[in-house]
Amino acid sequence: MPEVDEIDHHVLRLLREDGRRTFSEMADKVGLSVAAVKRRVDRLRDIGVITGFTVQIDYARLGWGIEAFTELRYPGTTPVADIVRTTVDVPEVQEVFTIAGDPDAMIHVRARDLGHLQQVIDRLRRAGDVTGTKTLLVLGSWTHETAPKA
Amino acid sequence: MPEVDEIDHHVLRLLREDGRRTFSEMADKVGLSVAAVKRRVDRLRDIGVITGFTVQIDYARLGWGIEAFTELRYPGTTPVADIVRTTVDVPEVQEVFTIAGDPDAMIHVRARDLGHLQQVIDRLRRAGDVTGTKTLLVLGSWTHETAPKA
DNA sequence: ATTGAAAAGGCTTCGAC
DNA sequence: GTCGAAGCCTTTTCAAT
Repeated sequence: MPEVDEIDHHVLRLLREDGRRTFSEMADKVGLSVAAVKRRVDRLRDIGVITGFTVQIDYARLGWGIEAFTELRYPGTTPVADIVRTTVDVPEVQEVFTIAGDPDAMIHVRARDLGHLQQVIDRLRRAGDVTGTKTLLVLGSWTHETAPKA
Repeated sequence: MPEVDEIDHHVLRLLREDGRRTFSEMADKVGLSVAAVKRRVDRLRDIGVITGFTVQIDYARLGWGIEAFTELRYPGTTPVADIVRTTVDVPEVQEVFTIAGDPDAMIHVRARDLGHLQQVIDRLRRAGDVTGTKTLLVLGSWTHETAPKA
């Protein structure tokens, strides 16, 4: 198993705050040389701790103001692979989580408006052998590192 | 409101795939000069479409193998600000979503193991005036690699 | 095994157009 | 929007701890 020390955690914290930080800036903050920091980041990627880098987007400002979680129920015979296949293909579905117990899965959905959300849910209900859905409409969201979102 | 054109969406898609892509690589892909791409990214930050950049981490490889969503119920008199305050301060709580209807909020939680998760839920139940919780244990997760298109 | 230093090349940034 | 130049960053190599 990978050995991840204090400095690695410090580097990860810095990259969580700003994924485009330069190696030289991080080197100053953690007290190592630029090359040493780069080697650690490369190693964290190699051992699978870092899976990638991405941009954080305010989808409401792109006209996708609706965010929801939908709980999905399936017959006991439905394989997990089928659940994932019939949900992850829907472009509005951002994430799919399979769940222990009830419900069987939960999906994170974004839509332009409530009508669009309804279309997405209708499509999901017809896809595969969904037996029931319950949608939780998100009013606001907060995280540790970012400011409140509309 | 901001004008976000096709090229902006292309740039956003490229940064979603890899948040550390260079401006010169993106310039090649979208068919503009390096300076033009940098100017667009700067502008997307200025108008609030891009809220930041971050690293993607496999928390299971850091020893945080448990992931769950917990639905929280509160008395009708509890202000949203109180809900957020009593949850976002818990380090294991990654995200807080306030919800229209029932439940009142949902939180995304990470923990080292099931005992740790139980401690976190117990702490939440004692904090504030929570009237009930329901925890959905995540077995697996999948993400849609491409952003929604306008 | 991990580090620091240095050099070459690439990238970012900014002003000018 | 493009171009170009200066400076900074990334990446690799090599020697030392």
